[in-house]
Amino acid sequence: MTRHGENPRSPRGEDADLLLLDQQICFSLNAASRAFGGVYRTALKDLGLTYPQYLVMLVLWEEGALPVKQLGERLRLDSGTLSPLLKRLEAAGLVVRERSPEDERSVIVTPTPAGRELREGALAVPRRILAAAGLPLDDLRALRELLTRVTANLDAAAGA
Amino acid sequence: MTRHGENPRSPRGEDADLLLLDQQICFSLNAASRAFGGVYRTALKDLGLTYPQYLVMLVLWEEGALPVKQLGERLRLDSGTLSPLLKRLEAAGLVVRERSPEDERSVIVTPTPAGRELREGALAVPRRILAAAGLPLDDLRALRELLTRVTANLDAAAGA
DNA sequence: GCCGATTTAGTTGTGCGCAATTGAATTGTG
DNA sequence: CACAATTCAATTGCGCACAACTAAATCGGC
Repeated sequence: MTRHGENPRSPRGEDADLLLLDQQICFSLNAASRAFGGVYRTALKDLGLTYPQYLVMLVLWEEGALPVKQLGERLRLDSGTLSPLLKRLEAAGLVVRERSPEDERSVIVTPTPAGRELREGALAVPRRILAAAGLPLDDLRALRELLTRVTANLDAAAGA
Repeated sequence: MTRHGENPRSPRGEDADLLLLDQQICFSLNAASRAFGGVYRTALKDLGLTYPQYLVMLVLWEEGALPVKQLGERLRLDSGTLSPLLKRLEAAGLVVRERSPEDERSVIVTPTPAGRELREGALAVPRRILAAAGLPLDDLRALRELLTRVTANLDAAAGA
């Protein structure tokens, strides 16, 4: 990025800043998110889970069993993403998917015993991630708060 | 999320917190990143660009022309992602890709006149995004600083 | 009770993002 | 100079994430 420091200011002033890569907050967000992704991939390798699959298991460990719809709400994923993902988790013997007797459109996802046992091994994961992130707790809290706010704002703007 | 507030604390204490979805900083990051993605998709629709393509154009508007390798470094994307992406941008007539005469392994990416003209229409995009994000400048700065730090830490941990 | 409107999960199609691999070009070493 | 090591972009394969669409089930209004 040394090259970038030498970049002369464009005479257009404010407009030039607006379109500089490093001014795009979303780029920083994206870069951080993907950097986390890399560290998670290493940490989750032994569990045989991808990061999105790990998130699914987190929710199921927490809730026990959930309809796909609610799983999607918790994870902010639609059925286009979840359906094949759950299919692979089921193929791996970690969850079962069953039609709800109360509403046959609904499918309940339940961890198998094997899927529940995986939780023990998963305890090391957040510790590794926190260590890699290297931020004090206060900063993590501030980060999470800012992220939550901006996500809520973006959701509101998208719904408008 | 009202259901979540009723979730009794597990007797395991700290361990239970570690694996709660809402405690995963990366989930907040991911959710925010994807929420941005949605707003960008709307904002970029008229330009006919996806968000990653828009980032590529940002860099090229800034630099004029770059080898794929440097483009990848700026955007933190590997050639597996960039190669097809640039191929589509070239097919859309927005960039050209040429082998460097100095090193034939290297490919220089240059915006076409049409690609350069697109910059004018792109000026509205960051404004729309900033409005949708709804954070004061101070908070945006704090957010970017935190993200930069955590990304650097994660990179260091990944390289270890 | 009937039927239109809505909901739910699943499918199709597209564009990513990453790991592994490949072929050609360049670099580095003896 | 010869050749091993490294570099660069492109390709292959896989798992996501989203938009659009589908079929079946359920809801709501008359």
